[in-house]
Amino acid sequence: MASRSRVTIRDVAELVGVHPSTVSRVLNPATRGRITSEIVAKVNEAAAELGYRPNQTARGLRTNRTQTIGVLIPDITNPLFPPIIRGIEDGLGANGYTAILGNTDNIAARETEAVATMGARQVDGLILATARRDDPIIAECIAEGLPLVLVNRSADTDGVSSIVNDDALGIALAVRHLKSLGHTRIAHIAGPRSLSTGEARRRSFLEVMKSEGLDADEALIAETTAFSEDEGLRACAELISKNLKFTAIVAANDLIALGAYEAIADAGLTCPDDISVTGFNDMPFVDRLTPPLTTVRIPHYELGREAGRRLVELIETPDSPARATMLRPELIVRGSTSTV
Amino acid sequence: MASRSRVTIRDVAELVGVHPSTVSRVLNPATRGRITSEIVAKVNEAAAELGYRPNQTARGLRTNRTQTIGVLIPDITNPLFPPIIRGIEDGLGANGYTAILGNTDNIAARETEAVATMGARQVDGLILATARRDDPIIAECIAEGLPLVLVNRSADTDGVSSIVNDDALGIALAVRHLKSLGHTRIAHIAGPRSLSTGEARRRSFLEVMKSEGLDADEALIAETTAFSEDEGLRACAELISKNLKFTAIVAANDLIALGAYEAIADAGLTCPDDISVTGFNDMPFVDRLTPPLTTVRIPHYELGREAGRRLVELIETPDSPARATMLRPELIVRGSTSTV
DNA sequence: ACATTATGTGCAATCGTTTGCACAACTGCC
DNA sequence: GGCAGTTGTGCAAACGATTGCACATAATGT
Repeated sequence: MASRSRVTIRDVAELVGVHPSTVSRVLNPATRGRITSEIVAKVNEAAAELGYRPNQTARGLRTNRTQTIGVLIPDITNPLFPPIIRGIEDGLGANGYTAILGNTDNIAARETEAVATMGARQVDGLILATARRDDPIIAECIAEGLPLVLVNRSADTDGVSSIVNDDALGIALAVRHLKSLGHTRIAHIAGPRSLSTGEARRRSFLEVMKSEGLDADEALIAETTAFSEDEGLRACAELISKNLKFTAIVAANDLIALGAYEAIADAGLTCPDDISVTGFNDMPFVDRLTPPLTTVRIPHYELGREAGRRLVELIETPDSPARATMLRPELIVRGSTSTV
Repeated sequence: MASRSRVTIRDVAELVGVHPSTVSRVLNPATRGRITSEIVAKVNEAAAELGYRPNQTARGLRTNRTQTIGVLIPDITNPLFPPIIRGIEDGLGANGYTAILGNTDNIAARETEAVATMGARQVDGLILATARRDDPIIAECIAEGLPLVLVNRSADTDGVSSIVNDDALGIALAVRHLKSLGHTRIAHIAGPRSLSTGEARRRSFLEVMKSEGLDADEALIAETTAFSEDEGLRACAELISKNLKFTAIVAANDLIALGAYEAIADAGLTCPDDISVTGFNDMPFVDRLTPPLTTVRIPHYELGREAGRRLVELIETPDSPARATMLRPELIVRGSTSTV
């Protein structure tokens, strides 16, 4: 029906007067060397003249490689993910791969469903930004031999490549910053322990507090069930109500920090005068809050780009070993932290 | 190599003892009715048992329909777009289509390149969130008979389906709100006139001012070259420097409004006491600014979802007529506007 | 009861590429 | 000048699904 993609390799072959396979070889950089340069020139010319565009679908059927990869994210609407996705696409695009997205909303059923449709589309690999610490998808991919890269969150399984932020360093930067401002009793509002980021930041917090010689008191850690503003509000209110005499809060991410802002205001206190707060992520616009949020900036775009590149590497050299890579975050000091 | 997708329609056929074409017919809802229900049951059972998943690539080659559509956006990192994309995916997904994304950064060359790779991937249709008012891509798609839907921005060309916000209504809501607060001299910081949104909001502003009996003074309109904070700052500073005695600003979008906040502060004035400001878009977190931004909320998710549905409709019933749809925005009143 | 139509399934071609194999033609060597 | 080895190209079979056509068999009508 549509007139698009009308011109095939056969048309080019006929125009030049060679066999379709010859055209195919010319068009494939790997086999081009085997063809007389005169013919190569003619074929290229004819292809350009006819406006030939290889049909990826046909190629995919024959080669069993679609040059397409699947990306699973919880929700593109979460401002954390767009830069990661952009990075992934840029990391892939340079190599001729494209991504198809699946939003899972952190629902296991939607996740398996997304993996299924991606399987039907014959993706060459998968990038998961959704991994729970023990995620059945991971084992499944390994079993099927499907190249896999985890980004943003890692998993407990080893033997799988991942690109994550150095959360221990991030927490250390935040704690040391607060220490340098004179804080000694510092609370932590932790993320869900079922996610690698929640668990890692929590663990790092205790370690750093200890190594910096501060009160590493478990009572100063509040737990949440989600990285959300609501949970941050709830957990922070709880912390305040316990009257534990802390002067600063290290929040496991920015949304939780936002919740903390509210809880602090609700308690009639002010940030940073009564309580300093640090976030994690450096989401868009947290510099415009009052007070502007001091936070740990994660190199999201770079995480994504590395993940894209790593996956291509994994696809093209299948025996390359799994590596866990950490990228260094950076502390962005703004107005939500001050001397005690 | 990979063990995935090993099981083909042929395997299912052998297990049941029928011809592959029969299996194909069973699996296709449209032809299922032609097969004895007993065989249908057996085939379904065998398919489930073997874990059969149709190979989209092969199907696509034969049918020339990939169930894939291309989505062109300027930049996924712009918080405007994620909800649109999410809407598109939800609108498509219900019909078995998936989207591949292309970021164009508003660069024409990247745009044509993205269209080319999507062409190679045999997309069944295209959704453009990038359209300039006269965009060569549009004519190209029409010429190729490629189903096309414009979302968010429309174009001057007619005969093409589009789903956009009712900008005239949005501007009217903002102006009437300001009027009701007693403002009579209202300025407008317009967006680029090369984009349908910039032009439409500008035009609407003048019309509404006139119809509301307010000063429709062209001098009160400042022009920008981009929907950005920097441009908003620049244009607003210019406006203030001209000493035109206005008491409110209708900004063409939230980023421009943010720039206006800065310019107002730079001039030693305060918002809303000296100048009220309204935005457009209701981006995430503008409710957390000081002052929280009064703005026009565009139903981005719904725009996307409609666009997805419309495109599916266009693909599946090719002679369906082009329609331009407008969705109604809503005024969100917050702290950046007050009585004069 | 026989001709006719409807119904269900098999056959085989096809979509556009890629690629192992075969085989000419050419090269170089002694 | 014959033989082995290159080199460049053609041939044809895939990849996995869909679908027009043919053809049995069953159902229907008179």
